[in-house]
Amino acid sequence: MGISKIDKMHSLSKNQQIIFDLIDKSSEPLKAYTILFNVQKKGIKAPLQVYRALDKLVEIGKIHKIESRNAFIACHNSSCQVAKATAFSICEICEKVTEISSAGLSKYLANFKDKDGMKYSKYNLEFFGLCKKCR
Amino acid sequence: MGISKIDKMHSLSKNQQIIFDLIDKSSEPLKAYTILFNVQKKGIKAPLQVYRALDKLVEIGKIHKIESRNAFIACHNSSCQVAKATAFSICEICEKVTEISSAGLSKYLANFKDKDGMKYSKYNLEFFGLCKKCR
DNA sequence: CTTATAAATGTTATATTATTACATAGTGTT
DNA sequence: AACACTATGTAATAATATAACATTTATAAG
Ligand SMILES: [Zn+2]
Ligand SMILES: [Zn+2]
Ligand SMILES: [Zn+2]
Ligand SMILES: [Zn+2]
Repeated sequence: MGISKIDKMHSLSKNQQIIFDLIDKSSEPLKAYTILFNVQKKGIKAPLQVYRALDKLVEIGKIHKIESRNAFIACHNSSCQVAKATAFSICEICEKVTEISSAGLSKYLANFKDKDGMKYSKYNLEFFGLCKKCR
Repeated sequence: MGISKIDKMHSLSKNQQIIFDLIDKSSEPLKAYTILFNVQKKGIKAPLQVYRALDKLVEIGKIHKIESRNAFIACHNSSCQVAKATAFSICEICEKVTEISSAGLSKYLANFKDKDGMKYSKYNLEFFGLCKKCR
């Protein structure tokens, strides 16, 4: 009873798993060098090891990069497995980041046509405001 | 016949003007150190001088930062004077960036409510795809 | 099992992007 | 003049990310 193709597609390498676990259990977005510091005890010693794992995890949709913060959070939206269409809200006071999972929003953006009639399946949207706690 | 308040609000300091002019006449987004290199002949010698001018220009809406590229473009959308609600399309091949000016889109996003009913007047949206030339 | 291929890792050095800290100078207002 | 505010100059350093090269591990095919 081996590993099925589907399982394998989602299986992570050692470094990827270590870094994903750290991000996934974090309550806030983590920066690359914060990650590095926290996984050094597990044998990951160099920035490049972190960045390579991050690149892969982003590529397969397990995590997303918050571009305006240079930080990474785990995806908690199963429909993001393809990972190319993301939306977040960011609190400007406490920096809490929440992934937005709105069928209406993703449908609107996926169907949006620019003035040349071009549609885009990939996008990243970051909303800024105050979270419940901070307002 | 002095400078009116409105004029003054929009008047740029020396460094701000030099850097805005460079960005404004560029056909592509410029990075901070590219800007630095190009304004050294005008006496701007240090990164901080560039970053300070960029911060101010972003704040007053004369330029926008393309977060996924760490680069800056001039605003060509007069309604962005307040500069907090921006949308761009980015070509993944040639890196051409175009500011999107769509009343429908900005209205949709400004009125979007997250699952807590929260609305956001500030946002940044980056669409990724292929420009006309590259597809 | 062997060979080939692709993916991941380890390591060092370096490039790129951005900020801290402190001193000085200009601008507008009262 | 006195004050507040904005902008500038300069040096040092912090934070973020990649290049280059050697090696190892996983996967697939023959
Ligand atoms: Zn997601
Ligand atoms: Zn908050
Ligand atoms: Zn604009
Ligand atoms: Zn293009």
